[in-house]
Order: sequence, then structure tokens, then C-alpha cells
Amino acid sequence: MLQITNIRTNKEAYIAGLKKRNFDAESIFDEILALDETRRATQTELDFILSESNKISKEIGNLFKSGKAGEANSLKAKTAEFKENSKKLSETFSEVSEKLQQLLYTIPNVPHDSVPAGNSEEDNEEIFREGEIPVLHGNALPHWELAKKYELIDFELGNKITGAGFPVYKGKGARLQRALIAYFLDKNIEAGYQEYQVPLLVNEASGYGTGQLPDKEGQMYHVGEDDLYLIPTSEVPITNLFRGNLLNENQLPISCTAYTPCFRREAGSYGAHVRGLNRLHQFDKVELVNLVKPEESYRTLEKMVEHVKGILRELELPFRILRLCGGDLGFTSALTYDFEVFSTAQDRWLEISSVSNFETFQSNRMKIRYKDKTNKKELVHTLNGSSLALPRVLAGILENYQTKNGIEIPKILRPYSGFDSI
RNA sequence: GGAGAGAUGGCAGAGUGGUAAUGCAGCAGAUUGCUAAUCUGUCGACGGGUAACCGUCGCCAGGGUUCGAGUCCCUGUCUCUCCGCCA
Repeated sequence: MLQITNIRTNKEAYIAGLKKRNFDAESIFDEILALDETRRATQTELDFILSESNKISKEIGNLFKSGKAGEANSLKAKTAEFKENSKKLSETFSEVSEKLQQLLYTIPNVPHDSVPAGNSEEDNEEIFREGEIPVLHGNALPHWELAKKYELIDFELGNKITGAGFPVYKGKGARLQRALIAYFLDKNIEAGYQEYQVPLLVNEASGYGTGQLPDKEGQMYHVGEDDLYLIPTSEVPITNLFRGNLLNENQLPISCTAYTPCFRREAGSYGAHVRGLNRLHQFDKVELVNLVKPEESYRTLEKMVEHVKGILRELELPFRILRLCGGDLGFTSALTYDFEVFSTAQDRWLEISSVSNFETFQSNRMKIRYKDKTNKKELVHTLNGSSLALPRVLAGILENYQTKNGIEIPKILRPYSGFDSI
């Protein structure tokens, strides 16, 4: 959520920034500023009236104490008018404040200066590419065929017990999943992240905190009876751990990592590109979350990018990094780098990590602040990134490491998997 | 699921109708000096003001009673204890 004072002072720059994601902010900003104006004027007026009636109440109290009940009672009559006015004003005040809040919820984050304008993923900017794309033998298969051939993943069993998009991993497939999770967590801990295990269901306030609500209501599974949401990413529970906290400067930066399953309804996304592991309702992910001082956040973002690069290098997978254009940028993000692995057998790039800086967009909603040296309270910047999303990493490994005789396991994973090939 | 207790500032913790004690931590200043002590101020949010400052709100949330509510009433949320059920 944008800060109202910033809209007031940077209106033109914000409008220009939001244009990059094809969001026309002009009229909504005008509406917001008008409401803000009304809100402040109402408060000033209301404050005055309350101040007067407080004075009278105090006087009445004193009169009663000194036994002058008659005078006190005549003063009581005077307060009736104040009461009526203040009731009206405070109704206006809360109506206006509520409306203001609702409008602010509908505005996405302002993209960083470096974000290119654009409408879709076509306009994303490739900024880095590394690794060799392997030349596969003539009968190379896509991962869903490999998964079947080597009995690693059973999609039909998942259909039977739950539905499409809920695969069952078995044998070496399941063990490889566990190896990847352990390897990713170890890498993150080595880089200074603290590991967490968090609930997989969260309440409504948490959904609002990180920005999934109200924007992506339909994308989360909702347990109606208990009014809880299945997490679409561990970003939600982890970042919300700090909701409402006032931190000391010396507690920052806070770096967390967690493995969780993630649940996404993916309503409306069907088609050729959702086969196999490409798009699932439940998948595993290891996540990074950072809470940092504002002046450090872009340096932290670069560090996170380098960290993910390091993992992909060790896995020896060909990858590229995209800077997302305005049109493809998530609602809450100011700058996002997507990592994609090249899937040779499908002959296309698969997104496996997304690393973002949210600046104060989430912390403003959650009121995550810290006290700086001069005791001033400031919102922290929040960042997160996947390290990594398992299914597509698995798809990339299966497809790129296949040979005529089976599938090799990347060397770095062998101590974790306990086997060298499939 | 049943019964009871509770929710007060960054933390701890008083306060049963007269307008939020006190302690700790933090910050600023003063002072004495040596791995720190003492004193004073500050120490939640919002609004107004260049500022000193002023005002309002704030005791889980939302309503109500009252001239006046942390305190009384209603509704809801959450936490804890005991019982029941159970991995």
C-alpha cells in the first residue's frame, strides 16, 4: 500500500511510474487527495468540538465535587449540541477514512526507475544469461514422459485422490524432492538466513499484510468454516511474523528462509503450457525473506540475485535473468527479477525463481517499522525470493540431464539424494 | 465440544465512573568519572503550526449507557487454565 504522504508529495512521479504498468492513477489520486483533504479538515473540526466538550465535562466534574449540583446540571444542557455535532463529524470521519483505505488497497506498487514499460512478458528485459544448453539425443523426452518412464511422479494417482495439479512423487522422485529441499535450505543457512517452519494456513489479516488480499482473493484456497487461507507462498506467513512490530535498528537486517508446500487455485489458467510440472495447485518451494533498512534494500536485492545465481551454477543448469516490465510486475513489487531455466526437451524457458523488492508497500500495510538512531520510526523495506521452486527445477534437471541410459543427478545433489542416476 | 479466567505503551505492571500510576529498556541533555552510576526531560497514533507548541484520539475490536468510560452494559475476536476428544 502506498503511503498517503508520498502520494501528496510525489504525485506526478508516481503517476508516471504507474503508467509503466498501464495503471492510470491520475483520477484515483485526485479522488484520494480530495478524500484526504476532507479527512483532515473533518478531524480539525471534530478535535475542536471534542476539546470544548471535554472542558465542560471537566467543569461539571469539579462542580459536582464542590457540591454545586445545580450549576452542574445547567451545564449539562449545553453539551447536547456538541454531542450531536461530534457524532455527525465522527461518522463522516470514519466513512471518509474507510473509503480512503479501500482506494489505497486498489493501487499497485510504483515500479522502480529501472523497470521498463511494457504490457506482457514479451516486454521483459533479459539482463543475464549463463550456462550451456545441452545437446540431447534424438529421443529426448519432456519431463512428464520421463517421470512416467522412470516412475518418479504419478499424476493419475494425484487425480484420483485429489484432482489435477496435485502430483504424487514416489521412489527416487520423492527422494529427489527431499534432496533439493535440504540442499536449498543448507545453501540459504550458509548465506546467513535463519530457518523457519511456519503454519500452512493463515488468517485474513495476514493475507492483507503481504498483499494477496484483496487483490488475489480468487487465487488462494479458502477454508470457509474456519476462515483461513492456504498459503500460496511462505512469503505470507514469514513476512507476517513481523506484522505490527517496532524493531530496533540493530535487529536489522532480518533474513529468513523456509520450506513449505504452496497452494494456488490457478483459476483460469489452462492450455498447452500447464502440462506435467509446469503449473500445479500444490508445489514445494524454499523461500527467502529479508527485512532491511530502506537505504540497503537494493543492495540486498542484488545479493539475493547473486545467491540464486550461485545455486543454479552449482546445479549446472542453463538459466537467464529477466527484469520484469511494468505490465508483468506483481501488484506489490517495485522491482522483480525472474530466473528461468531452459528446458531443452520442451524447448522453452521455465520460471523457477522470482526475486522482488517491495520497498514499503508491504511494511506500510503491516506497520513493520524500526527506530533509527535519532529515534525516528521508519518503515522497513521487505524483499523476498524463491530459492527455489521445486517442480520446475525438477523438470529442468530431468530434461537437461537425461541420456539414453537414464538421468544423471547433478553432482552437488548426490550427497543429499544418495544416488547418482536414475 | 463444556466450564472458568484474562487481553492496558517496546516490555513488565497498577488502576471499579472524574479524564492512563510506577518500573525496566530506548533516546536526548546534565553531572560525576571508569568496564558504569546518578539526575532531568522524552518516550503510542492522527491533525494543526516554519517552530516552540497546541489539540484530539488511544487501555483487544465494534456498538451502547453517561455531562464524563480502562472502569458499567451488549456483540465479536484472540489467549490462558481445567475437563472431554485426539496425533
